[in-house]
Amino acid sequence: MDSLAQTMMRKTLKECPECTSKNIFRDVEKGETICRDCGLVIEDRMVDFSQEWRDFEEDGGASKRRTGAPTSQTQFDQGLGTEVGTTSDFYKLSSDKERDRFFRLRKWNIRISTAIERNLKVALAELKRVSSFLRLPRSVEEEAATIYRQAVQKGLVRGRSMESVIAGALYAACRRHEIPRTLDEMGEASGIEKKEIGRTYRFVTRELGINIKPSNPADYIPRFASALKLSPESQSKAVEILEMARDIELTSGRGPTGIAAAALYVSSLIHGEKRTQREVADVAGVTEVTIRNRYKELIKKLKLGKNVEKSKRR
DNA sequence: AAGACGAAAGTGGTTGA
DNA sequence: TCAACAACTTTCGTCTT
Repeated sequence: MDSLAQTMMRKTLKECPECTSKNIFRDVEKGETICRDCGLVIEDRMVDFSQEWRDFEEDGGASKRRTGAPTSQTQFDQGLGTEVGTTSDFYKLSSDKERDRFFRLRKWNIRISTAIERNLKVALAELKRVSSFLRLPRSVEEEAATIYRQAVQKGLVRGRSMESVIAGALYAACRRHEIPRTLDEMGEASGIEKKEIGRTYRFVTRELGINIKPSNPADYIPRFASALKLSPESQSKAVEILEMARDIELTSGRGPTGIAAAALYVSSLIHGEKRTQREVADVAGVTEVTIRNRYKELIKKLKLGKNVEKSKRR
């Protein structure tokens, strides 16, 4: 089967390949497709199927027909670039005035487009590379491109590598869309150290006045749970735990991934499908120690002790 | 032998004088 | 600008299953 056919298959997927359940949930914003019965994340990147083109044929005819590609932030000139023509056009011009004007425009056009836009061209290619590596939805890619554009205009790239600003912009865009990737994942995809990404991320968002809500630990749950092959029951239990934890302010100030990991660890114990601290720590990108600390707090403050004991005895 | 637990020391970032 | 601080990590020894 060629890859096009495979894509078509995926596009029309109606049942879960794992448990053949038809209970499939698509979250278009997050770009995730999840089986509600076994919790499997079937596709964490999907194509936006929404109709872009309208057909005006019936209500008015060809005069309203649109043409051309959709504009996009990920196109270095948004697909709307101008060309002032070449010297061969020059000979078509009649008066001296027109010739002067022609040269002036052409000179400026070249001057402006070369420096900034050449940079953007390279940068956006890199952005697309990283974003497709992380299988991020289109909407995030667009937002990241916008952020990068603004960063360039404000001269924030100076003194920093282009790649790190890209990574920072993508990280910020992910957070804005509430589909956070960890700094570790971003680092792996971009080849930039996670410290550096964090630094540029903070810098860029501060300078551009982009404000971002602290990320919600629950946003990490589906991905982590899927990586651990946990049942949907455990998954929803983990979310439940997170909600209770948030209500008593256990979550503020802590790293969201650590909390998410601890909640998953606890719920895996409760449902008798235990994962080791090591396993959970690895997928969440935190250490066992952090899980232990969060875990202790959860047990103590939420009085979950009994539940865990019970399932242990079984 | 593997996993869980906890102490101690180190890292990078934030905050407030 | 510096020191105190909180969160998290690394490392390592001990206990438990």
